[in-house]
Amino acid sequence: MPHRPDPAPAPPPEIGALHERVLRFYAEQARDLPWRTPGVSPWGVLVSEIMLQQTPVLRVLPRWREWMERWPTPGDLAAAPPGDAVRHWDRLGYPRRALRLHAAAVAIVEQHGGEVPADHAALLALPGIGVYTAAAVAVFAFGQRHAVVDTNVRRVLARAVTGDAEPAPALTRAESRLAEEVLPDDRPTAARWSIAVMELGALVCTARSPRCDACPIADLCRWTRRGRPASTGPARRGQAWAGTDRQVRGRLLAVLREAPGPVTPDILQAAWTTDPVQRERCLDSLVADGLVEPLEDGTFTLPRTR
DNA sequence: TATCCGTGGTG
DNA sequence: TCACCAAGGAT
Repeated sequence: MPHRPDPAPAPPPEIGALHERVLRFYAEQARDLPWRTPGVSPWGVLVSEIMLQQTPVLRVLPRWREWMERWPTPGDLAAAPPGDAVRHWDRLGYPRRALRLHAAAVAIVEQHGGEVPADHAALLALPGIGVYTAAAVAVFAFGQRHAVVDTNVRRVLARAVTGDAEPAPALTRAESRLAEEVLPDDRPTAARWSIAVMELGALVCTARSPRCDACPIADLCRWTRRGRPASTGPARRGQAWAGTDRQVRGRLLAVLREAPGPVTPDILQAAWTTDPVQRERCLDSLVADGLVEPLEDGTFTLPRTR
């Protein structure tokens, strides 16, 4: 067991100072992202949030632009077959998001008159929208006051306020409580703070090699004042990939995305020959998920109805 | 709560 | 090079 020096004791930072620094950082250094442009519709914000789930900004940018041009309102997307959403999702990954976004558009049309609801609970009830995304849309599109707790915010708060190198493996009650506690009282300030903390986590307080030398709150950061001790938590489990069902599903769906129409079984079989049993299981699961529709003539297509 | 669900860039 | 990671959600 190698000896490590105990972390230096340090109190949590003063919250007012944290607000001031982080808000100034955002005012001066925020990225110019299209879904942050004044006048962007709540629908545009919602679409960006779904696309950004587990997906880097640089990969989302072109897809978001094309999506908003093709389907500028929830009604436009709802009128299209779900398979079109899956096809134009392209290679953003986790294609069930495309299906859920389509389902959300349908629900917005049927239950909210075609307008994205501003209410957090109403947003949360939509397909594909969880606690994070509901808060993000309520705050970024409607300027409401909610704690927006994504992986960036969790990391910044873990370091700056709690003093740990990393947040817990999964969101804890304590983290949610902390995010509420540090949220400014004033509504517009709270909204700016929420996006500002995320931006700090995305640009400076990053997971792998944080740029502490360029951090606007380095002198306030509890983790830094403790000497930046290494993470004490358990090592994270890596995401297995080679040979997994995820890889096979991705390969099968890529074939269907790129085909102009229905695809015969032999084409799908050629897409994964390593393990036919696994291939069939994955095709079945894609059908069960609604990502693939089997036709009566034995061919397969992206979903046309539902 | 742990696991599954894509894709591709990168330190 | 390759494990890690990127504005999570559903079950």
